[in-house]
Amino acid sequence: MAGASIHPYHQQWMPPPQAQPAAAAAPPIPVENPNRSATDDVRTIFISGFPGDVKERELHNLLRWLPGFEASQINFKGEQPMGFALFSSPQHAMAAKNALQDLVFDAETKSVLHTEMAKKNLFVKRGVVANSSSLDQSKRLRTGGDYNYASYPTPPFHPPPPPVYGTPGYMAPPAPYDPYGGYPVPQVSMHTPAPMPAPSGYAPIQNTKDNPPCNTLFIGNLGENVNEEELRGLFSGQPGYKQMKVLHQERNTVCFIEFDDVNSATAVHQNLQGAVLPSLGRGGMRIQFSKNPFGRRKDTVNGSAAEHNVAPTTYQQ
DNA sequence: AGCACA
Repeated sequence: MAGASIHPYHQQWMPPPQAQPAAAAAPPIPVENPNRSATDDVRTIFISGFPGDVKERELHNLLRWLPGFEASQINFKGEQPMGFALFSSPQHAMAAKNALQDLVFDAETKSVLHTEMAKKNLFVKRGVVANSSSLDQSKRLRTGGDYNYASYPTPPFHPPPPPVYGTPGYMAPPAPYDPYGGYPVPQVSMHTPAPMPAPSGYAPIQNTKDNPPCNTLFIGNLGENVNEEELRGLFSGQPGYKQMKVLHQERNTVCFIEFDDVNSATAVHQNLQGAVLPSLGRGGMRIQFSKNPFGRRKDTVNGSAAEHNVAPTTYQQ
């Protein structure tokens, strides 16, 4: 226990704090959003549900992986800590909001995060954290910066999947957020070649059941007349993409996508969950891990149940 | 919710 889950993967950010290529002159261009509202330019999310002893750093380390993350802050004034996180665009913020929603922040204290779009943007001061006039302890905490401005310059990393599965005792609910996989947000970055068609948006998905992670994804809720090219265009651009198979069923279309490894699959599972394509009809696609990965057959080995007990009987580190 | 192909 007590093993604070520190992932050994440290983000390699760009040190130069002043090198902002075109950031100042390039306001984020929102992707075509049918339901634009007055709150369109809020790119800050409000996060509650922290345990009382949450640390600024914890929140920052959680958020720093998210695309477009710029800064975060915790306000310890009220009953319980209130977190705020600023992103580089409303889309990024929205995606982060969805990703963090209902995240189990601390299983022991049963802390579950709740996120909303903030009422107004988090104000980030450049330079020194607090000026001498109002050195308020509760406001002093602020992190983040402009090192993570756009999306990742390169696919950052592909660490092994989280060891959540198979943890006895505590059945982790299918948290919609996987800290190991960023999600690409619609093309709002300044200088991305945009090789792959971005989804036109994201819709919330109730993904109740899923299968254990594997290198193959099952895509559902595609409607009956999806444009296969659109699908292929979207997925073939994903890192680790190998092949895809579309299945036209009675009233529905489903699709299988194989990736190089489970990590790439997991990333896409997170990245494109709920992605909306123009031809989808309605709603977003539902992404699950396939029951049967490509290339692996159902285990009808030779008629026998094939209980190859190769599995280690003792678990020790 | 709908899971094929080798």
